[in-house]
Amino acid sequence: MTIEDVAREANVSAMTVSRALRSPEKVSTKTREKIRAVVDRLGYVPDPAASALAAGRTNVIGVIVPSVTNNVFADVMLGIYEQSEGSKWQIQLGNSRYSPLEEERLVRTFLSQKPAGLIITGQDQSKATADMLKSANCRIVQIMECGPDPYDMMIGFSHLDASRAATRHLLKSGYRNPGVLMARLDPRSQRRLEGYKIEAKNAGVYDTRRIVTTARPSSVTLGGELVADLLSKAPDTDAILCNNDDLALGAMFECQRRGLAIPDEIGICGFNDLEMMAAANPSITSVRTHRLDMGRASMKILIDALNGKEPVEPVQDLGFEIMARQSTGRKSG
Amino acid sequence: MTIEDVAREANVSAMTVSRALRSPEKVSTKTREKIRAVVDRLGYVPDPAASALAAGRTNVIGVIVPSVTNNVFADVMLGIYEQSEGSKWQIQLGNSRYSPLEEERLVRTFLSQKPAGLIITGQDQSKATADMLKSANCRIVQIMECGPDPYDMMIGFSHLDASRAATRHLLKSGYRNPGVLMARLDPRSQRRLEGYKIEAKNAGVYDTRRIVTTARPSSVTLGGELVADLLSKAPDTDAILCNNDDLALGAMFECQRRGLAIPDEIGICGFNDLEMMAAANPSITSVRTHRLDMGRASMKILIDALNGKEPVEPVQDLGFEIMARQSTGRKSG
DNA sequence: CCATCAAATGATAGCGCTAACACGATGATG
DNA sequence: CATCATCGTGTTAGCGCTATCATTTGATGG
Repeated sequence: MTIEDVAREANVSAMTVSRALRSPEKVSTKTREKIRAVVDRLGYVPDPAASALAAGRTNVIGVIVPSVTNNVFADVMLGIYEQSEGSKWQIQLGNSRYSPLEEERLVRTFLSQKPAGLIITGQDQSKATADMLKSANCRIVQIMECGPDPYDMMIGFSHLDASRAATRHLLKSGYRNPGVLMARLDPRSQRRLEGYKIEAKNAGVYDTRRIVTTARPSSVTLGGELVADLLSKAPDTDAILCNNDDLALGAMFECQRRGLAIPDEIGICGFNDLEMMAAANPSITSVRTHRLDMGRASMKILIDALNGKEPVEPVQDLGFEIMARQSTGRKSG
Repeated sequence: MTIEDVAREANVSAMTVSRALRSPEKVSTKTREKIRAVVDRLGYVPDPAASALAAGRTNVIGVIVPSVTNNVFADVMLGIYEQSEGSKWQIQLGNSRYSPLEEERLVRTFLSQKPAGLIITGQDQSKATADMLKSANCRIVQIMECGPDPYDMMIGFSHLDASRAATRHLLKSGYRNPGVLMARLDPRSQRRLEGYKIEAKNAGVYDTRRIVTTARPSSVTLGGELVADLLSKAPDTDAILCNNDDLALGAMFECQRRGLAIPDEIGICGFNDLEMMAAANPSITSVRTHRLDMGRASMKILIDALNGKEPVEPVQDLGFEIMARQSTGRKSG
């Protein structure tokens, strides 16, 4: 079942069939409809490999994320998929598993497929990856972060500012000795830790005993373990800034098991504002990040660029929002 | 940068370069090494489109799941990715968003790319999809379920048996009036509901007031809402079987807000045993499903089949496990 | 009625690779 | 030493499509 079969059946040349499918406006209405009918009847589907080889490009948009299990990226992916719906663009997902080397391999593989565009997470690629991306013959969107010197386009927010705001929120809520829990030391986590440190120093409450980090991937269970660690090192800690919501939930459970009253004895703040944070008991304060929007916006700006609509602003900061809830609602300052 | 460039540089024919890369054993060690060196030096990467067109097949394995945001499938995906690591097989992910029509479209698109294999979720495809799969020229693995008449291979477990076991666990733990919460009425949820009904009838406690369902996608918040609904309709309910862990967590929070003692006044059981269930306070009973293993096993059986190693048993039931925890640990029977 | 021009369609070539076969070199066998 | 299998490599053709240019068609106005 090739384009020739369709052409023969419709009494036109293969080229006309190709045009009828790729750029219908170049074919007369009558011919177009005749071809459409034959295509439907025969169930013809063009061979993408032949198309890619002949045209020298594809409709593939590669998406590279560091994790497929992490809820954060799941939401971003959802936004990307949503926005691509109904378009001709095909999404190809790559999972770099937080490894710059794996990311490099993925970029190489993806680029060999002559993609129309690439969506890639963050701005901390290896030198080799960066070189490939800079000289790549396709549009590129970096997501999840905002910063200078994008390869091409960039959609994200400032992790530093977000965690500074969260730390300030704890301090404003009357907590004097906030600690921080951090797992999976990826570049974005590091920036968030940095934000905490800046504000802790500003407030004169910086204390390394209250900084608990681990390279292990985060989980609810780990949140409990890290709280235990934090409280044994610094028992006077009265608030916990968690690097993400899983840790925050685990921290909450552990505090409850220890009989610590939330928010009066100890405050808890998460990061990302996953759906469960509002439903928890007590509800948990978190920094809302616009994950779905980042996904949608990155796909939108990319598709627009591919359609020749250059973005007015190639770097977009989608910001964040402190969702203050019961877990940091201390009665007295 | 084509295979010809490499061939010229290495003083061999293009065909020998192709062989050196695809099936190194057919080329002498000396030639192979010479070619490898040139390939590395020039950074040559074969054009997959040309390769696919010439060979009539690809190294692509298509994976179709109903959701990319659901933790359950995220874990399965992780297993699939893990198992494919270091192999020549490329994974292409498709998201059917629980829509049989979207699934059909995806299968059509994927098959047009002449994939080596396809991993597809469940056994409830549309007639058209089923026809395509049956006549497809590639290996197929169905995942997440076990049943008769696989297209080819199948890796999963019985949702019916799992929810029957969970219901029996509640009854054995001394709960007399178990209710059930169910969101997103996909085929697997339906089978789980069926399991509850069978055991409720067996025990003579079947009561439609205690069956609360909605087509909305599940969430922690929704778990709370459904509990509220259940308790208003049937206040004497003393245990809640939740269709998944998000609902269970939300149900727990809502019960806590209402001051209902868990597990003494009310028991809670989830489904899937996500990591957070063990870390919750109280820890929540759940049905552990072997999601990572399903992912790994499906990719393994597929790769083996592609390598000519036919599976001894094309249908594998990986089972499940009742993880009894505090939330159903009623003191008195 | 024909020249003019744009729109529609067709013919040709080739994208980069690999299947299939051809061929020569090597070594084993009787 | 002739014969034959085996191994390593090269030659040829073509996968199914689209870019490019050539040609035809049809509409328009003088």
